[in-house]
Amino acid sequence: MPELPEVETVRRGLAALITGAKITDVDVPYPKVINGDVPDFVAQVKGATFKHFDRRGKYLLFRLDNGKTIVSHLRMEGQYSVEPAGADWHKHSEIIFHLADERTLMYNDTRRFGRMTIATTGEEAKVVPTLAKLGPEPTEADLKLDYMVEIFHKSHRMVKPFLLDQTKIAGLGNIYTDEVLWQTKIHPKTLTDDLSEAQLAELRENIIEEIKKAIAGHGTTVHSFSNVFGQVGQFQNQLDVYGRAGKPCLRCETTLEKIKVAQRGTTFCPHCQVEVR
DNA sequence: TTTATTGTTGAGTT
DNA sequence: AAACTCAACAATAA
Repeated sequence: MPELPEVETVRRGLAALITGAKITDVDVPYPKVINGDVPDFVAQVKGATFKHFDRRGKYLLFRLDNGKTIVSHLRMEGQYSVEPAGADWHKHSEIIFHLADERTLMYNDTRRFGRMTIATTGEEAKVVPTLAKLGPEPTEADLKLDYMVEIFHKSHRMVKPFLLDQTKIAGLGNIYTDEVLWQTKIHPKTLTDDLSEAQLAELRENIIEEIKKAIAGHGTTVHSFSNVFGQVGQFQNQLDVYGRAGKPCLRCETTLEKIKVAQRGTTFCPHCQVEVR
């Protein structure tokens, strides 16, 4: 599942491979992948060149040289690949960008959840309102401790769904949320206003570090993630809790449990992560 | 055959 | 207003 580190890995791959490439034509075998009018999307994109690649939270932003931006969200299993001339479409190719140098940029999504929207650069939030509501990026520079304390203490929700809320902090998903809660020894059902400033400071550090390390490891491949080169990530080898239910906690040997918290599968250590109330 | 899974949005309820 | 639950989306695997 692409979370922020996986999306960032894709962004870097696309930037390395197709910056400066011109789009000569577009095929859309699965029209639902486009939000809005498909012929309009094709018309706005055809003839343009990929200038650079940005990311905000889990959204990719393809900057074109004609003042337009393609906003792309991979959702569950969306993947990009850059193929040499003459390559066949994949079984689940939703959209194919033909490039002037005969290569193709394919977007493949076995679950067909991912969506793409064309926007005017700088006005993306007009067509993708969520972009304007995203919380800060989980970085040292953007995620201030004062902000953390403020939003956690004025809210009265369970910490797990709170961390998944993209309007609070952008980019965390189920995997990294379970990891940082385990690292910080916080039970996923703990209420946000029950966390001390010291716990929030530690949680913040762990979030920033975890995301940084996952990006350095080119993301986590659990089900199907791969970068534009078709390579899997490395970070799944560094996961401490996600996917390890029934196995011993790496700190205390207690068997890790999997429970539902706000309808989301959640793995945690019942000994290290003590429920408070 | 049913259920769980995953990110996000939206509807509806407390 | 805030927070909760549930459904929907689509495909796959157990």
